[in-house]
Amino acid sequence: MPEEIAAPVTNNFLRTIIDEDLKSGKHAGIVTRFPPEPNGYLHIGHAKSICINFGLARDFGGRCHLRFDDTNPAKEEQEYIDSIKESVRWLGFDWGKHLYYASDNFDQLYQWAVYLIEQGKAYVEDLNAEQIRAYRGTLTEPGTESPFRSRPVAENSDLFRRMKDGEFPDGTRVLRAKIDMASPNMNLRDPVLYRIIHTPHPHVGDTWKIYPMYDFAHGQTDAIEGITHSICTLEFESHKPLYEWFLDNLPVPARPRQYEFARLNLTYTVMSKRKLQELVRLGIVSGWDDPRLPTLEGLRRRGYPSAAVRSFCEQIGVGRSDSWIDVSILEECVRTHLNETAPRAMAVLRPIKLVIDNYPVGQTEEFTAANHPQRPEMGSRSILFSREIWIDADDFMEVPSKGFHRLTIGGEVKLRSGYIVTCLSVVKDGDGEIIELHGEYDPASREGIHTADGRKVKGVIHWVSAENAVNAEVRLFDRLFSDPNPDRGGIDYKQFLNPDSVQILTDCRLEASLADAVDETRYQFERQGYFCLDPKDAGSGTLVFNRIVTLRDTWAAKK
RNA sequence: UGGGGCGUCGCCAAGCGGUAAGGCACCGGAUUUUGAUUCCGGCAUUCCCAGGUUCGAUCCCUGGCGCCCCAGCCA
Repeated sequence: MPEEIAAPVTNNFLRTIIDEDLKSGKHAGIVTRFPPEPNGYLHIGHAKSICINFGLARDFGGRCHLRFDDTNPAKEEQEYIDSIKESVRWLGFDWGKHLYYASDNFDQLYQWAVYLIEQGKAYVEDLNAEQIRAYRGTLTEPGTESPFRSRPVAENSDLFRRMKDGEFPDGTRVLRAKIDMASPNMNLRDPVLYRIIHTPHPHVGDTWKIYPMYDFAHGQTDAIEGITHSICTLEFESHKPLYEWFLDNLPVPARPRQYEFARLNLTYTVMSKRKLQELVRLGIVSGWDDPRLPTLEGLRRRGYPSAAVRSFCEQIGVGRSDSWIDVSILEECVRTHLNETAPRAMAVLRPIKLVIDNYPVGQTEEFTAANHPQRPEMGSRSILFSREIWIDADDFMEVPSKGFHRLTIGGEVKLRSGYIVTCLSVVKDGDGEIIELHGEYDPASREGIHTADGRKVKGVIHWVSAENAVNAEVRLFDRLFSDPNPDRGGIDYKQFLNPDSVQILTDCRLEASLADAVDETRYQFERQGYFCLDPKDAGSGTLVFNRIVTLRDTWAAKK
């Protein structure tokens, strides 16, 4: 693999903070973490977080942990744990021996909850969820203290122990921190610390009947792991005072700091777990790895190189203002990477036969075609020329539109790596559908794009010999939605589904060398785009290609 | 309407009191057997608005305006 394209490293507020912390000696080294809850599959938004956390650790000589924030067994599954690990690896990051689970700290967390009770800073709540909500007040009105808030310490201790022992059913009691029911910050109005859940946990099984809430687990876990910079998204900002309250009131071994950045929003797609889930459940997409989805498994199956996803994450930067990134930036990163690395090949997606009448029946020739026009070290391959060849329907127009410089009747065109040919006639069936084209070639035109009389041929088209072409299915993917922001409120996002987000072409003719296409290799089908074998459906003699992304097409854009 | 945060080119984003980096997009032009690539050139007298402080402000102060987040026993 070629070396990673060095992305211009622009400064950002996190780098500035870390620089200062290191310079001032506040930290000798940095420790970050990527802390997904294993309740679903990762998507490109997570990739941003992964690149930030692992990238910062890499750039500043620190380390980054992979931590499963598994505090809610009702939503988590082993399948997600496995998928997440695989996706992080695919993205090219390595947590080494630093794989952790919040649930590994359940004993410690429980001890700390007991400690808070003993300090008179936590109490067992008997009010139900609905009552708790009512007592919490509103954004503009202070809450009301629960009648159980002044429960004696001994009673709290006893009740909490019995909650842990599984004596009470789900939802009957919770443990709450005693902070301030009148706080303008809702998170400080006696937040719930523990709830009762009698559901087996994917990592710790059925040892626990009570589970800590995110707020009671995250900061403490950061402290236990020695995280120096706990980086999360903006919506956790109002949790920071709580995060710090626990660090202040518990005998934690370290003092991590939380920093927030703006999460990634991408146009023409949806990112919320709920919507992604619905697309899968409704069968609108084929699964979590559908190549049109922004999931990491989807992008991977689509053929996006992980290096391109990484450079995308570098390029969009990290800030604190809400932003919408246009998907075209992601696509451009993919093109940039693939242009340099992908071997070229010729593939006719919508074949029409062109018969070269002045080329002898039965004769063939082998031409040499470079695998990459700018990189001779990538070698070359031989392609077969014969009397009958396939060309793309898009490259022929009986009545050419203005500016069209491909094949027309009476017009000439250069066959890439081959001869100049002229089309002389069209054969149609009764319905007026084109059956085949007839034409002639210029034997002296193997090299260059000039005719014998010195004219320069404007068009160059791809083609494949009918003699040895291989058949394949090619899937052309496009954006899943036709609106830049299908996720906007008020309207059902499914209204914006792009009806042509996938086109399956089953009768494609590819150059013979593609019969040996390799799984991990991305090819450029010249003049069309980048393609790779579908990792799921290709194999055992069946060729199925996915279009990763088209080539830039200023001609099509102009039309 | 309580609290917190954000507002620099079409989209991101540097800048942190000394006179607007970069990327993507876009527009020209050159090279090209991919209408691709590459290459050159252009692209914010101006930083949400209005006042103020200062020799000097995108950066400081005041007041507006706009957008986002918080009322899960989700994370």
